[in-house]
Amino acid sequence: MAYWLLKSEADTWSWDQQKQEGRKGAEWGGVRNFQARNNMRAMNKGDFGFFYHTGDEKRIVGIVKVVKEAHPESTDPTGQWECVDVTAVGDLPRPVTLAQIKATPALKSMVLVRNSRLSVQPVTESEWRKVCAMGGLADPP
DNA sequence: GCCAACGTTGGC
DNA sequence: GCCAACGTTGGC
Repeated sequence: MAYWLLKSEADTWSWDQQKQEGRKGAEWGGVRNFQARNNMRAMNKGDFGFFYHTGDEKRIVGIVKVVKEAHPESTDPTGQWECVDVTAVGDLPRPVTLAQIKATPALKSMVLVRNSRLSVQPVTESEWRKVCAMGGLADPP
């Protein structure tokens, strides 16, 4: 079991849109970066991830689960890029902001802090538990 | 709106 | 294969 963090601009693909896709989920498309693609290739079905809104919000708002492993992106005419399918698991009761994360010593080495530009990131198990606790999730996946 | 950090491109 | 120039991302 591995943990991840997926970033999106709310204008482009929001948490509400993700939730509307229901159990079947949707492609996590539009990734045009090799490191991010490699991270998606490393994902296994059943892995969990944080859903992070960039831009004005800059906070983790929900939990997603990988329902389909890396495959060519259906909307990419070149066929060069891949995506995974993810489904919304649930809201974080209390969204965790980037400012909170930066202010938390235990989260200092999160990729989100160290390399804010990477759009698909690995999250360690201890980071996962810490953020879930801060977000008010009593029983994290 | 600015700019730092990072990735990609293309000339050599 | 190096590196300067350029484009993009995302926080401030």
